[in-house]
Amino acid sequence: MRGHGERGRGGRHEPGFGGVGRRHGIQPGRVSGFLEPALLLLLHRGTSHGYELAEGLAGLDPGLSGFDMSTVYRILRSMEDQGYVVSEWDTGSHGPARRVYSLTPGGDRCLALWIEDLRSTSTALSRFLDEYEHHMRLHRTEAEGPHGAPGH
Amino acid sequence: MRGHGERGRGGRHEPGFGGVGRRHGIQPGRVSGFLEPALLLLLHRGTSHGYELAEGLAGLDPGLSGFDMSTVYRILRSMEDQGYVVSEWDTGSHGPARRVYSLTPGGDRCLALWIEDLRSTSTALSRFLDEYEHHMRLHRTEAEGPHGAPGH
DNA sequence: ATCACATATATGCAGCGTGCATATAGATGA
DNA sequence: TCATCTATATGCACGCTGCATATATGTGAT
Repeated sequence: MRGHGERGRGGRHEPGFGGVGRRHGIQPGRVSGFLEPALLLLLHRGTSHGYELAEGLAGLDPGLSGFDMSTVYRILRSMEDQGYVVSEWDTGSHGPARRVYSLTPGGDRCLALWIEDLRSTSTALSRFLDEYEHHMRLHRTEAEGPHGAPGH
Repeated sequence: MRGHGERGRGGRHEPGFGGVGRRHGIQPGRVSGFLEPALLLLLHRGTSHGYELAEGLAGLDPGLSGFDMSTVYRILRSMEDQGYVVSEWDTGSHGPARRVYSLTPGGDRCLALWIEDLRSTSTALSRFLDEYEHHMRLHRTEAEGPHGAPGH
C-alpha cells in the first residue's frame, strides 16, 4: 500500500482487481470499485483500523495493494456515513491515535449483497472469457481454410 | 441499451459487469470499466457501428446492456484516438449516416492484453469469493461452539 | 536535544468514467 | 405534417481515485 516506506514513485501495479494504476486513456486496465467488499470482509474477521486494513488488503490479494491510503480512509468514512461500520478512537496504543472500525449488522448485509453481485460478475466474466476463446478458435480454423492444412 | 424505445426511466440494472447503475455512495455496486474489451471483441468478429455494437453488447451479457449510448460512442472515439480502431462514414444505408468501425492490428493486441488482465481479475475474484466462503464457514462453526451441537 | 523514520489519519486538487439531458438529422409511415 | 425509429454527438454533474501535502505521535540513532 502506498503511504510508508514505499513512498514516491510507485511504478507498475500488478494485474488483479482494484482501480489500480489508471494509466491514461483507454488501454487494458482493470475492473474497479472493489475496495468496499474487501474492507467489509476484513472487518467481518474483526475490528481494525485503516492502516492495518490496508495491510490486510494486500494479504487478500496483491492486486488490492495498489490502492492509495487516502482512498482507503475515504471509503471507510463513507461506509460509516452509510451506517455499515462504526468507529471510535483508540488512544491506548503506541503510535498516534487510531480510528478503529467495526462492522454493523447493516454492513454485514451490505457484504452479503456485494458477494451476490460479485458472484454474478464472476460468472459473467467467465462467460466473456469463454466467448473470447470460442471466437478465437473459430477464427483460427477459419484462417487455416477448409483444406485442413494446419501448417505453421 | 438506453437510447431508443426503452427511453426514460431505466429502472434497475441487472448485476453483471459494467459501471452500471451507479446508485449513490457506497453500496453493493459492481466492478466497472469493462466496455472496451467487449467492444474490441465484437469488432474482432467484424466491422460494425456504434448503435449496432450496443445491441451486440446486450447479446454478450445482459449486464452490458445497462450502458448509455453516449458512453459507447465516447469509448469508440477514444479507442480511435488510441489507434485501436478506425472509422469511416457509411452513407449507403437506409437511416442516417453511420460511423463504421473496424479493428486495427493495434486493437487486436490491445484486446489480447485486456484478456490477460481479465483472466487475472477472474482468478482474483474467485479467490476472493472462496475466501469469503471459507471465512463464513469458520465463522458459523465457531458460533455453534466447540460442543458440536449443530442445532438451528 | 535533534533528526530521521515508521505509524496513523486527513484534505485539496485534478483527471477520468459515466449517467442524464439534450441537440441534430435522415428515413419511414400514418 | 408529424411521430417514430435509427444514429451520432455534446454539455453538465457527480463519483472514484491517485498524487501531493499537512498533521501528529512514538522510537531509535547521532
